[in-house]
Amino acid sequence: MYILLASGPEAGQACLLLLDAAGQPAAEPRVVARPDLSDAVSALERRNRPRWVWQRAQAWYPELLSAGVTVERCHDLSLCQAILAAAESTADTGYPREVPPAAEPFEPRGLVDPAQDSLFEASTGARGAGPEELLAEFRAQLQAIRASTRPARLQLLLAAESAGALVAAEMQHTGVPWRADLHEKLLVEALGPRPPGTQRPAKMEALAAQLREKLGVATVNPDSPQELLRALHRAGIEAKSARSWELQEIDHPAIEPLLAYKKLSRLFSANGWFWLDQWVRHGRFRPEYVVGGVVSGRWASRGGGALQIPKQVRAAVHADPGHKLIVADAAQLEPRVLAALAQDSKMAEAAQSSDLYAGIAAQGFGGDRAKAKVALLGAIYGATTGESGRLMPQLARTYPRAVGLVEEAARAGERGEVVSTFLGRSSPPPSAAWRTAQQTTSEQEQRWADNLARSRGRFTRNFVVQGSAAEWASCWLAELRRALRSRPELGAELVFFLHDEVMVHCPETHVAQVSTLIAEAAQSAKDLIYGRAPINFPVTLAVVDHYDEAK
DNA sequence: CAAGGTTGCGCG
DNA sequence: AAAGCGCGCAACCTTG
Repeated sequence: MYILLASGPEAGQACLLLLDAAGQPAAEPRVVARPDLSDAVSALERRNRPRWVWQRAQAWYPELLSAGVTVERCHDLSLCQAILAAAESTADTGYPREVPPAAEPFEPRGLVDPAQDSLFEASTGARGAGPEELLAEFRAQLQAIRASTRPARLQLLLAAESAGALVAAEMQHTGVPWRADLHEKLLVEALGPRPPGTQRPAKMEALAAQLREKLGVATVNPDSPQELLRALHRAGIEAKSARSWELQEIDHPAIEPLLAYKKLSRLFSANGWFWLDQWVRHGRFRPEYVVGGVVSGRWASRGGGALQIPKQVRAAVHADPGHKLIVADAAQLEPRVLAALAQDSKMAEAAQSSDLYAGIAAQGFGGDRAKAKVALLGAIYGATTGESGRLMPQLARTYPRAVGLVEEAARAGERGEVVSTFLGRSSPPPSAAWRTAQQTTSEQEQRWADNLARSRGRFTRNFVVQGSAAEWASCWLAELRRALRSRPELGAELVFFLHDEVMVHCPETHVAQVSTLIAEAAQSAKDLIYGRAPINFPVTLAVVDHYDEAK
């Protein structure tokens, strides 16, 4: 059973419409005033356990969460539309291939009071279309799934994507436990006391002074690559760029303070006091997650750089008293996904080991784990030069199926074709400019066109692996969420998700039980997607007080 | 001066 | 050590 939730006929109203399994209305629409919505949803959720159909979870769910209401399942029309419109498997179903620009995300940014957030949406009509329009879209989607060449896989993908939308809103609501006091302590240790106004922290200023002295200049702004490069050249240092890893190679007394300055400068500007003021409130960091924000199906985030929390500040991510953080990581996810995709039994055999790279090393690289890792990652990313490129033939001999799969994906991309993940998320087609470039007859332009083609080949090569890994991770997350919902007495909160890693905050006493649920969810995800295929996805667990203890 | 592009660096 | 994929963000810098 479904319930469609849409904007009501007037501002400040919502419309609820009960649908049967075929998407047919099963009752008269019901209009409720906004303040009564959460009670209405809560009652219907208890009674019917429906799948909620809405334009975007992000437009409705935060408000429900603020009122203490959660839902088990949803169908996020926008997210599903984006997948279906691009999917190869729906190409012959008549489902529109274009996503209307109106479906672009709307955006409150930053730390917003939920109450104000709701007002903003109501006043701009960001909740989108009314019930008739959404119902038509929903039926078109059900039809597209039925008529697709892989209905079961597509259905699973859309369910996982929609579940992701629920998890994302819930995690944003819950927030990552963040100790501002620890963060500040760490900043003072690294940078010196918080400087007033726009001044540089003391330790950065001291390093800048050292740099000026060693370069023999009166003034230089190390934050300006141009200015810095000129000053280095004047001091006889032949740097090609201001990048740290290039400067590292240079032997000169100015380099050490410069690299130290850059490190501190990054901390100060990206995760300093200003960041703390802006993003952490009441002991939690509440970033906005953007499900489907990456073409491959990975999540992106908006504001606060949630997916790039540097190791340097992870000590501030700290469990509450009497609690632990369980940091779970899907070990070597992408290579395992590749083995499953390619049904490469030799590689799957290597993946029996909890350390896949060691298994690969034993089979084809004389036990040299580092070599095996570089070779495998090179295959997934499309390395052509360096050690990784040189190891490719060796890898291809040992694993013809796995290497063949990524090679074929690359060739397809170079030809301008679309490729798809296991569950059926398809890559975007090449742009008009790309196709035009491929038709050139000029010798000079041909080299540029070949470059573009190879570049797209690397993209499609990586897309099938990264995207299939992302859908596995979505299923893992969805299964874990379901398990934790069924055991509320454990008091476990899902607080963070990062591509192949989840973080759960829970009472110390329940760590063992929650850990089991995390590992079981990984097994369920594998079963859902790959059935009985002989491949496993082990999870590495770290039970810690603070995030920097993990890994 | 605002908008948009580039550089550099953080994460997987 | 940093080639090959995917991102977000701050600061600098150019352009209109």
